[in-house]
Amino acid sequence: MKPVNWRSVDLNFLVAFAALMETRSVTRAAEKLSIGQSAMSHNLSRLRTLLDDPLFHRQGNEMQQTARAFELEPVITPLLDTIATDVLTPVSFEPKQYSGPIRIGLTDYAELVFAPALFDVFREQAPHCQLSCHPVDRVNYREALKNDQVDVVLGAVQTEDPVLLMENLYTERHVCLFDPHSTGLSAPLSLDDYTKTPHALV
DNA sequence: TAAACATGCCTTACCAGTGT
DNA sequence: ACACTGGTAAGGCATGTTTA
Repeated sequence: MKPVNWRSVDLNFLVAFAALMETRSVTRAAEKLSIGQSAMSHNLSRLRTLLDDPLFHRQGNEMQQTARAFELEPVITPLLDTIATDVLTPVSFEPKQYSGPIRIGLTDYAELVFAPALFDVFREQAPHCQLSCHPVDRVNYREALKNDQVDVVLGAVQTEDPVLLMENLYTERHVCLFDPHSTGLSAPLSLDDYTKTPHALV
């Protein structure tokens, strides 16, 4: 097949061709596309060069299609329809139709809190998706996202990375449990006492 | 002769390349 | 990053050509 010089190909030529086929008039086709008669005539001239065929012959006040134009019409018309409907119309995401993978990175705590509910929600709203959960922690979650190992991360993590988008899901209240005898502390616990005392974050 | 198409020339917009 | 420049293409104006 001969290589195509796409620089010389313009989608508007096909639109002009369709308008000419419909109106069989340069002037009316120009009106239909809201351009001047000369502009449409130029378009027809470029089409003729591109397709190496006169495409239309003037016969009185009407432009008669050539055999080549009749050949091209059933190709070009559905092509324009396809472009209008399948290419230029924005597609909306339908979770129920989606059958691809969804990879969620979860910290230990997030897995404990969210995993069962996530499973139920995905099974109901995106029953065909391939849901997988991946263990991450506060250290490696950035790498997991940037290396495309997960699509989203759930957990008590913070990021200043402008590439990563973050949304706060909820605020949780933490409590401090301590043994007054072994620590020698008493309630209420001051911040100073808390920070001075060895402790574990669970 | 009027209507419609074709064409030369011009303006404008866009893009790529180049220099600062 | 920005400005400048040259090439290219689209579209309009004016006018020539064609046809009934």
